[in-house]
Amino acid sequence: MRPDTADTPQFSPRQNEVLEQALRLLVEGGDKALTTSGLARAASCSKESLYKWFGDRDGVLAAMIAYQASKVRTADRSGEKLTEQLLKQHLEQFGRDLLEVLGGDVSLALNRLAIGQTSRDGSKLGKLLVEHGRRQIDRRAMALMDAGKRAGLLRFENADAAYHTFYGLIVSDLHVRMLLGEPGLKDNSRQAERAVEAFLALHGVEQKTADALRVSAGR
Amino acid sequence: MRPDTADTPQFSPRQNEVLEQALRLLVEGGDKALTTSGLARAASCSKESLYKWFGDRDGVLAAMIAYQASKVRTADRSGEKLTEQLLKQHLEQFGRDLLEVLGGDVSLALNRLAIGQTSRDGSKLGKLLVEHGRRQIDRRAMALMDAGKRAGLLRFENADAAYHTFYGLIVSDLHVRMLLGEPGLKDNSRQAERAVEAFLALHGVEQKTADALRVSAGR
DNA sequence: CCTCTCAGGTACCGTACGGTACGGTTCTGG
DNA sequence: CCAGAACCGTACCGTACGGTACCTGAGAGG
Repeated sequence: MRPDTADTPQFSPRQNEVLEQALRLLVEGGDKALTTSGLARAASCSKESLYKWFGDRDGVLAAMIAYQASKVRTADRSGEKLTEQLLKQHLEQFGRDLLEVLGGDVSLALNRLAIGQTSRDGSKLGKLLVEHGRRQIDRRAMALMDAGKRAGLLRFENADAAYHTFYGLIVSDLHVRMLLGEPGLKDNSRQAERAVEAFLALHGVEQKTADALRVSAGR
Repeated sequence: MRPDTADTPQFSPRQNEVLEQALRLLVEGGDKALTTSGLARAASCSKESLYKWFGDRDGVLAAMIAYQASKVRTADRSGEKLTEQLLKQHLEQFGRDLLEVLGGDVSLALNRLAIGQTSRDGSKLGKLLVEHGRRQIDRRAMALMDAGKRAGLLRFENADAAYHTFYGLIVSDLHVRMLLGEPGLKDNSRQAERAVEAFLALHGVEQKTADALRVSAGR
């Protein structure tokens, strides 16, 4: 991983405006609705400008991903002294945020777009999406893992593996199901709580007998 | 859930042949490569026949899903008397099979197709895919859960929730990443073993201190 | 031998998209 | 005031797709 300096090319305000419209079109009508003509009309710009700014249609798609990622800034409030309660709260907050992000209109639309194009573009968009979209959230999670371990509240050999375990407990197959059109959960908080409970039973330092979580079942 | 009687409309041998070619085209070139003309050429049939058999292009896609699902038959060898070792083996086998299925060419291609179309068809294909594709595997998993509980080897309140926990431990975000073009794991077995270990720590009856699994980390 | 049905091959049509070219308009800098 | 750039709107082009129509050949049944 490179030290990632300011790697956001950033676009002009006018271009951001256009990309915003592009996202709207994508969310509303999916891949097919995002035509160059349609975008030009919706954004009140000329097709020529689109091609000048973004090169071609794929360039627009890539720019949309970069733009959307640039909007997400996770405020990590590290530096606090972690207590068990605090760690639990942060983990639950992370779970709620993750579920909310993954279930968001724009995220789903962009993921659908990238997945739909994976077969024919050598997963260029997919790579972009994973890198740009995931980096923030991954960083936050890893910071939490490390902080928990340093505070003696979490135990694991491999922070990455622990994080993926946590991720699986939170999301399970929900992401794919939402991508396939199913509605999200009614209660993200509940799901986050259960995931944290299980995660702490696996990697927490306090020996919960893992019985507590068995009574909290119900999907 | 309805008792699902023989609900496979089933197609003629000739039609299966055509659907096989359709799957091949889809796997090789994705959505865009699966044109009616291309399929007719590849399968040596006329477009008119395609439209007579499947109605329209969407009909072909739906038929492909039904056809692919009809090929998968999981042999559930229930009836054995479960021991702890046997349960563990079955769980691990399930995990391996699940990872293999999800990472398979055809599965990925069909999921990409359905996800790509979700925005513009009201998730008709997505529903089809979840129902047809998932039913077998879900049934097998739930049978395992129930058997484990009846044998006194597993503890949970809600079998469905326990299954989803297990699923999340096995798959995590791997499915979505593969859909986005990342290569699969090098070692599915290892992943399955770790998932089972964690699952048993959460829902197994024997009180593992949950320390054992911490040494098995490494992704 | 005749006929009817089914399916393959081909040509065709309308449409809609990606991409380009051009004329007109506004903004900027000197 | 003027020159140049940037940009909008529109018209245009080639292409490729979904879907339809027509013709041909091969069997099936009488």
